[in-house]
Order: sequence, then C-alpha cells, then structure tokens
Amino acid sequence: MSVIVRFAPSPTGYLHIGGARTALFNWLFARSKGGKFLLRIEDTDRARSTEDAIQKIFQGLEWLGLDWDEEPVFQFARASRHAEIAHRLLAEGKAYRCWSTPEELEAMRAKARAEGRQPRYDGTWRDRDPALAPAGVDPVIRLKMPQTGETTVQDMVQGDVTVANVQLDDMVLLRGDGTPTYMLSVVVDDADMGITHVIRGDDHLTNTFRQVQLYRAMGVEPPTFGHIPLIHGPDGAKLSKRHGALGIEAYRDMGMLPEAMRNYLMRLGWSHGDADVISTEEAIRWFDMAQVGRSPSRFDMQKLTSLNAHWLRTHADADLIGLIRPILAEVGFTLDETGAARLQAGMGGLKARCRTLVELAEAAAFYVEPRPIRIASDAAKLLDPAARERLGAVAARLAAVEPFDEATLEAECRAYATEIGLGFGKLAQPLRVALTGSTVSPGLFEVMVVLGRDEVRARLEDAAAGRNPEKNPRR
RNA sequence: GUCCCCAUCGUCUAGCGGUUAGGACGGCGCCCUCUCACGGCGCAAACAGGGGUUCGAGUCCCCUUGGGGACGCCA
Repeated sequence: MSVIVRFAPSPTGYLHIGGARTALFNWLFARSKGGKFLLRIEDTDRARSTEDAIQKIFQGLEWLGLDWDEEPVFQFARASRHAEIAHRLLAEGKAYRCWSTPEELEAMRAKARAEGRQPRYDGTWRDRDPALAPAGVDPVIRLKMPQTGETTVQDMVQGDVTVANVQLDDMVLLRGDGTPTYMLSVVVDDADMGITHVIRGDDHLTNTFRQVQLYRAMGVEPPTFGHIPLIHGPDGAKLSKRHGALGIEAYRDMGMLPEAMRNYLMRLGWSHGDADVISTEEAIRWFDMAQVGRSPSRFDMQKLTSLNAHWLRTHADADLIGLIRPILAEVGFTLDETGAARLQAGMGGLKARCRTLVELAEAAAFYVEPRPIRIASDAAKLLDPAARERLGAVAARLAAVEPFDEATLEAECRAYATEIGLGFGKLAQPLRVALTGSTVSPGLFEVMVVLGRDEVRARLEDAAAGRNPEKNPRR
C-alpha cells in the first residue's frame, strides 16, 4: 500500500513555524516513500476562518517549497458527509442523542474536578429514554465509548501509548445545530482521503485515543500515527508571537532562504547521525520517522541564521543579485546595467560577509548608490582634514596606475603610505569610508577594481572635497 | 486536579550495555589580515537526583524532581 499523508491546517492565522515543520515532516515522509502529500484546509470554524489566512498558508507552503499533490480539500464543504456518518452511527446504535445543556456539562466538569477525577461528560443520556428529552433543547450526537478496557496507540514516534478507557468520555460528533465537530471531521476526512499515516504535533496525542475508537465504530482501520514533539520558544515556554510563532513569511522578509528554513526545521526533532547541514535532496533520501526524537525543542534564531549563511553562499552570484533586487528596490535603489555588473563582480566579497538576504542587500548598496555616496556618521569621523588631503593625493596617483588590478593598486597604496610614513591601516580606513561609506566592507582593492578607475577617483575626490551627505545609522 | 508525553554541553543533537560521551550553533583564545567577515587551529561546556537490574549503565526498570501537552457543542 502506498503512503498518503496530509497537512491539515486551520486557516485562522498565518502558517507559523510549528505548522511549517509539521508540513515539512509530512512532505519529507511522502517524498521519501514515494507517496502522496495532500492538503486539507480545516475551515469548519466559520467565525475564525478567513480567505486571507488560506492564501497565506498556500503562499507559505509554496515559498517553503512544499508542493502538495491533488487539489486541496476544504473541510467545510464536506459537512454533510460528516453528518451522514454521525447519523449512521446513531442508527447503528454506536452513538446516541444527548440533551444535556452547556450549564449541566459545566456542573459535571466542576464536580469531577472537585472529586479529583478527569473532567468529562458523565454519560447521562447514554441509556436514558429519549422520550424524557426536554423541550427546547437541540440534542447533540455523542459516540458511545467503551467503558472498560484500554486503548493503545502504536505511535511511530512515541511508541506504544496506552490509556484506560474510563478516561475517555462520550465525545460529541454532531453539534446541536447539526454541524460536525473537529473530532468527527478529521476522522471521516482522513478515512475518505485514504490517509495511511497521520503525522502531527503531539498536542494531538491524547485526542488520538478517542479518534481510534471512532475509526473502530465506523468499521475503518485507523491510520498509523506519528506524534512529533512541539517546538518551544527560546525560554522553554510555548512558542509565542515575540520569538518564533511568527508567520513563515516573516522569515522570508528577514532574508531567510527556503532551503535554510527547511534545513533548520528538519533538524528540530529529526536527525541523521552527525549531519547538521542537510540538503533537501539528502533529507528526502534519509528521512525516517524512527529517527524522530520525542523531546521538545527550542527555537534558536542563531542556528537558523548560521544555516542561512551557509546556503546563501551556495547560490550562484547571478542568482543572489536576483534575490536582493527587490530588497534594494525597497530602499530606492533600482539596478541599472552598471549596478548589476558591479554586483556580479563584487558578489564574492559580499556574500562571505552576510548571513541573510537583507544583510546582503545592505552590504551591496554602496555599489549601486549614486555619487556622492552617503557616509555613515561614525565613519565620517575618520575623514579629518589630514585624511581628506591624503584621499586627494591617492585619487591623483590612481590616474596613472596600470594595470588597474588588485595587486597593482595595493602596491601603489602601500608605497604611498610608506612615502608619507603612515601605517597602511591608517590610510586604508579613510579610503574604505570614502569608497563605501562605511568602516566595514569587502577588501579595499577588490572594491576598487569592481568600481573601476573613474568611479574610484570620483568617490575619493568627493570625500576629499567633503561633498558626501551624512547617513544616519539605520533604524 | 486527572490522564499522557518528555529529560545528554546555553541551544539543536549523536549515542541504540563496554566511548578519553562525538558533531553543529553560540561563547572564548590564537592564526590569517586594509576593516568586517570567510577560513584554519584550539579551549571551556552535558548524561537532573535517588534507587535497582547487570561483570559493566547516558543507554534497561522504578521513584523523585523539573518541563510540556490534553482534558470544549475550538481546531
């Protein structure tokens, strides 16, 4: 039997990190087994589901590179099918109507809690004569759970997990208004979609016992389950907005690469020996639920960033230019032919220094900025009168340097520094500031070669004449 | 409160009865050096505690402690 898995988000918000990892594990499992990865939108909560959230989820998955098979299933559209199953179970005597009111249920729970038992429905209407039904209350349909024995889930990640059936109460299948509950919908949909393996967060583990009973009542063999541990924030607490439950698009906007995101996420809970840097192709080849751990992990931005730096450097230079083009455009730099050529030539020096696309765009900006370039205020301090005079002198000397390559330029500048009895470092920093507007940049002579003789001389003269506007530290 | 799950460096993890307990990120130091990176070399850093089982436990069992999750006519 071939493998069919699904990712089933509810469209009540963006695709967050935890959901993205669940999707990734399902996707890796399907791709590694040659199976199918389906998508199901659990939009049965009409009040909280939005079209915008649905689009965000699609876009998030697309960006992450997790392609799904077949058309997505929308759960709400299947409500009548879910209700049909509930009524069938009712007719078969496997479910029953319950007229208990929310107030009565609340009282039951309070009582159970007070007595040290698990809060649950007490089964009042399980055997009571429906003729006793009160008027004016719309009954729900509940599943008859076994009241003795125990239920065991053989989980791919958690192993065998057993719970006593007395812990399971008769769950609601159909609400008073005739709409299906989540518990009914997931099981019916998973059964109808032929899902063979359910891989999801372990916050669903305790639901699984009841779902297994529902499968049995329906006469359907339950799928194999795999409950993966949750991701926590850096402080060990549940992931919250501040540190990681951001939408996946937030990471895209931070300049993260999808392959880095996949690499980072797959290593949260799954391992393949010592391997840390893992390509998606390798992951598909190696993925194995047996190697998924059972302890929760914390989200670590630094590790993600470090992986991003790695994958950033594997991209071809031309590729990277395309990726930072829109970021550059945001701050007002449109790439013309000269700019693109400079980036192509200077990318090697740039990308070794950057960990995200945003950093790369920032670092690259001086190559495409029109003269006179802005100079960061702290860097401008290095351009005192004596330094400016030297910049003018260097500009003049550079007029005749041949060839205009790194080695020759370096020899020329070092010779000048020696002539005037100045340490080379003392000459280099002002030159860097004049050329790049910053105290931090790729190698000086690499920058000169990329910029070309005319631009270099012009920038040096700008600085010598004090023509550069000041740039305030960003943000 | 009840039930379920978890527990190796700060973090992600390797380990599947016998290891000097390994790697990665981060940290620190050194080298390289025109800045910052990259790169190279090195250092510090962990088996939560207590009982068993065993010739021998990070590895198996139990308890404690500490985390997490679930207990809806939400999904």
